[in-house]
Order: sequence, then C-alpha cells, then structure tokens
Amino acid sequence: MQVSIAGQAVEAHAGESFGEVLARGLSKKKMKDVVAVRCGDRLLDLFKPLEPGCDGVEPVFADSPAGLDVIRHSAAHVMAEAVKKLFPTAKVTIGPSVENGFYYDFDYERPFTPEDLEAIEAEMRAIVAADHPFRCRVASRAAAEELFGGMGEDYKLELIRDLGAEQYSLYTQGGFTDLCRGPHAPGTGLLGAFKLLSVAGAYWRGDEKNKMLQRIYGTAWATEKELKAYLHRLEEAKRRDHRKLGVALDLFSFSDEAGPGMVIWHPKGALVRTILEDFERKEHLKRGYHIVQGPQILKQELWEKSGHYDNYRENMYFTAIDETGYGVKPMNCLSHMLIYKSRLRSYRDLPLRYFELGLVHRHERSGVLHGLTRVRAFTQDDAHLICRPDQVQGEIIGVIEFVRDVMGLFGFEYELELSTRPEKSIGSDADWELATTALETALKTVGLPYQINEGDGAFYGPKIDIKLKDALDRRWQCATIQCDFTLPERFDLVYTDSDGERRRPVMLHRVILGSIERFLGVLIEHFAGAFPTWLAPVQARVLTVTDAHDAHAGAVKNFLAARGVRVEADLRNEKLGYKVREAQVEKVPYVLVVGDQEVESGGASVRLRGENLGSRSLEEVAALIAADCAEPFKRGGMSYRFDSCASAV
RNA sequence: GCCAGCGUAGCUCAGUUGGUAGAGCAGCUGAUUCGUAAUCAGCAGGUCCGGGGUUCAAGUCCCCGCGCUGGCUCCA
Repeated sequence: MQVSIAGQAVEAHAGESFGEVLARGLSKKKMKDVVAVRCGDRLLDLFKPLEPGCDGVEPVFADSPAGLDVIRHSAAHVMAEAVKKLFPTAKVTIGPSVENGFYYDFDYERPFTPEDLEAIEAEMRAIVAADHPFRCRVASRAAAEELFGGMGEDYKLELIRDLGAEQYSLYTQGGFTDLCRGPHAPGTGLLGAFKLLSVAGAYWRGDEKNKMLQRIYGTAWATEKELKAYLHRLEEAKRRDHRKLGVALDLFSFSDEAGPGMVIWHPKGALVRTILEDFERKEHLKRGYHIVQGPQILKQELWEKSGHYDNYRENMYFTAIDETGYGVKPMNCLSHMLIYKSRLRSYRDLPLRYFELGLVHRHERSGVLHGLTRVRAFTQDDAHLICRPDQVQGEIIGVIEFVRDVMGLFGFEYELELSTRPEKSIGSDADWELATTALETALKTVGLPYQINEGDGAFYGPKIDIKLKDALDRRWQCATIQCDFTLPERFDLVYTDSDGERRRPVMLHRVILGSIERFLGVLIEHFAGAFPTWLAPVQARVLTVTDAHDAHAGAVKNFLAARGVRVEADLRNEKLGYKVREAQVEKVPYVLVVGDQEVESGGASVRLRGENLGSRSLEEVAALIAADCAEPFKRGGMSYRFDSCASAV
C-alpha cells in the first residue's frame, strides 16, 4: 500500500510502524527530530503500527507546538519514573504538559526539598542517557485495575473508575508504566533540554476539598538553546518585576501596618496614575460617556437587592452606622443604576454610558495577593452602558474599538475571547441567544480574530475578555465586556419606547484597562520601568557640571516647565558621571547637561535614554519632548494635548 | 483559605556546632568644582517580623501569630 508523507507518496508494508515508513520519506537528520505523527486531527506514536485508515501522515517535529507538547508530556513520565525510583512509596497521580513545560503531582509522606529536586533531575538525566524506548499497550479495565491496584496506586484506580471505559492504554518506558492517552516520544533520549523548577502544593483534581499533593514543575524544550532562552526569559521577568521596580523607582509601597493588598502610592507613582486617569477621562468624554461618581459605601439592603449579598458576600467588607448595615462597594454598578433610575428615561436617551474611576474593595483570599496585579483595594476604569436591545451590538463594537485604540497606544498585542453560557446561570435562553449573538456579531464586524470559551461566561451573561500580551509574551486579563441580565431585572430598569410601552434596557459592564493598579503593574514590567515619555513621572532632568552653571540650569528648567514638561534640576555638588548614572537608573528619559558650552550657547546637551544627542537649543529640546509625547498617540490616530500634569514653575 | 519556603539597617545581603550583630549601596557631615553610568574621608543607623517557650546564654532551637514569595483554588 501507499502512504502520503507530507504530500510525498511512500511505499508501506503491512505491520510496519509509522516510524519505519516515515524513515523512508525523510532524511536521517530530520528523522531524529520527529517525535510523533499527525494523521488527520489525531496525534499518534511513531512506534505504533500503521493504521489502515491513515493514508496521509505528517511528521510532528520536536520544535513544533504539538511536538513540544509530546516532549513535555514524555518528560513528565520520565520525572514520575525518577521519583518512583528514588521514593518508592510516593504515589503518582497525573502529569500533563503545560505552557513552557510540564508537571507531575505526587502524594508523598513528606515535602520534597530542593535537594530532592536535584536528585530527581539527576535520575532523569540518567534515564535520558539510557534512551529507553516508550511502548504502549492496551489493557482491559480489569487488567489495568489489577496492575495499578497491585502497585498501590490508588489515584490511578480512582481515575480508571471515573473514566469508566472498558480499555485503557498504558505507556511504559524503562521500568515505569503509566495510565496515559499518549502519544509519547519514541525514546527518553529525545528529552535532553529540560530542567526542574519548583515544588508547589496542588489539590488532587483541582478541588480544594481534596488532599493537597506535591506538584513538581519542570520546563522542557526541543533544544538546549531554546531551554537557555526560556531560562533567560525567566531571569528577565525577575529583572522587570514591578514589585522590585516599584521600590527602586519610588512609585508605591505596601505596608504591614496598612494591611496586605493595600497599595500606598508615592508621589511619582501617584503622578503616573493621575496622568493615566486624565487620559482616560478625556478619552471617555470624547466617546460620549458621562463621568459619574458614587459613594464608597452603600446600604446593605441595596447589596441584598442586587444579589451581591447572596453571591459575593465573602469578598465584601461591611460596616454599620447608627445600626444600619453598610457594604463597601466591590463594584460600581449600583450607584450607576441609581442614576439611571433617578428619572424616567426615554428611548431617545439611550444609550447612556456612565463612566467612573471607581475605587472598589474586595476581600481577596490572602494567598492570591500579588504586587499590584492582585490587590484588595483598586480602581476600575468602569463603565455601564445602558441601551436598547437594538443598540447592543453597536455599543459592543464601540468598546472593542476603544480597547483596540488604547492597546495600540501602549504597543500591546492582545487576544479576544468570547465566553458563553455556563451551566450555572440565570436568564432565559432567548436572552442568552440574543446577547451571545450580539457579542459574536460585533467581534466579526470589527474583524479581529477571537476564540470561544464554551461555558466560561458569568452566571448573569456572556462576556468578551481581552488578554493583552506584554513584552515577554505573558498574557494579562485586563479589559472585559459583560452582558448582564440580572441587574436591569432586579432594579426594574425601564425606558419608555417610541410606542409608549415600557421596556427593559440591556446593561453592559465594561472596563478598558481593567484596574489602574493591575494595568500599571503590567505597564511597569512591559516597559521595564522606563515609561514612555508622556507617562514618565519625570520627563527631563537638568544636570549641572559645576555650581557655576546653576543659574543656567534654573533657566532651562523654567523654560521647559513653562511649556508643560515635567522637569527637575539636579544641582548637587557631585560629578557629572554620578548624576548621569542616577538619572539613568531612575529611567528619566531626557537628561539635559549644562556646562560652560551650554551657558555660552544658551542651550542644553541632550541625552535620551542613554543616547547622546548632542547640544540643542531650548526650543529644539521642548519640541523634541513634545513630539516624543505625542508619537504613540499619532500612531493610533488619537490626539494628545501636551500639557497634562506639568510640574510647577 | 490550603501546601511549601522565607522574614537581620531605607535597599541588597553576611552572620560558623547557641556566647550578646556586620558589609556594600542609600542617608548625614566635611573635603573635592569635576563634561555623559558610581570622588574621597568620617558619622549615624537594628524591638534580628511579633508573642511565648527551652537554656547560664537565642538572630540561631521549639510552639503560636503576622507578613512576604512560589504554586493550588478564585479573579480586574
């Protein structure tokens, strides 16, 4: 019979494996990098015998996404083998591949130590060096139960019981056999580029009611070079850590005395925030939003009415005033609804877009707090769009375009995800259908690619999540657009339609940056602390060579400040090199040196982020900075007025 | 909240088998007047996270809190 390999016809004989056939169509060198084969949409082992139905076969190379998956999964098996060898009483559970690597969960009587990890890794290297082949066999349910039961592998028995199938595939390499769907690499010798990273706790089957297991994480790549690159990326992420940079750049701090998850903004950080918030206010007004503001605490009764008291109570802070219960707001929607209800609304009034930079408090579980990206008090750039059903789609398009513009401004790539109805949800089928269609049609209209997350919507409506990708290709959930069927119902929101009938409006919750805190945390890491000039707390610093130049430095500072530049002067009696270094470390974009020559010429010597641009007139410097500030806005077709938050003259 | 690790000066970190706390940077004072990433000297700086315990003696060992870090679960 004939098999097509990557479009090329190759003769195959009955009983041959995929690998054997493939070897005739590929060079020896290429063949070494093949870890599995793709047949249709199935991935199969190289060592499996050719299947009659498979007449078109594609090799899966180690460095392809699917190939990496196979390598990582196989590495997990090798790790389990090593652990069982070193710690025979450890019980194995599951061990899949994940983004960038793999893990395996074990149940063992004592915690694994870093020394254990080293020993496990060394054992793994020995297994890799021995290059044991992976083999697969199919066992009946009874045989599988007998095998794992005999080994005391209770977790595997539970998996078999829950899967409830009649047959199970078992993969063996060396002396280790695991219940597994496969496929696997042809041999352990292919798994050279790996490293174990950490041990962490993880609940059996992800349920916190279950026993906590020990999860060992590792990373694995097709080549040593890629492994190095990944480890380097981890280092780079550490270097950019916003928690470190926040202290180094004096932007913000956390204090035990204030409480965990409570950000304290220092002058420079608060200034960056303010600039960002000013930008948001302007953009929202431009797009037809109304800026509103509600109180920080609202009566408990109101939270009961909204359903937050029943569904979100554990995450809320409560207080009492004159024996009346109050809840600190975890969301901004309630006062926005009260504004809507403050008078009768006509169909002509809609859509109404209420925007609030709303400070919310959420009592997040202590273990989830993380720098600025997960806090207990944060400000959302929150808006609620209340509109007629026929306006939903247009509103969603408007929001997606808003997100697109803002992400472009910061140079973020992003991914869109549409989340549909979850099992536990409220609202009629018709409502869900309408809203989900509106979201999807809007996505199609804007023409951006998106993924569908089946069943991942909120219980009160479908949503679009936007995940931005930062400079290190990490994904962050920031913007989200959510349809809501409950609140208009519960608060009996209505408008009078053109025919005089009272109708129910649709409500959309949406954020663009998500939370100012998280977004700034992401921005700090994205830019490694070096904010674009329009956002930099200090845009320019004037440095004197000696105190003979103080007067000119003052003049330079005043000249720029009067033109809206956030500028300061460093007149300290220090060597120029020292002051340059300090400005550079503090990521001040423009360093303006003044010495005898500049006093003479009346200008300044410009150093932009480490690059010496030479001597310029003050007009040139001001124009340079202004253009630098406006550049990201121009790129996205947005306007920028260069006078936001200038320093005092 | 759960599992594990960690907590020493503003920051980064030393601190032997338990014997009474140290460096660099930053700060202050003085000298130095200097051209694009660190001038020199001196001074000051500590509830060794908090509270109990063991001990003649605890930064060090034990227990209980609190906080942080990495995960799990949850999420902007």
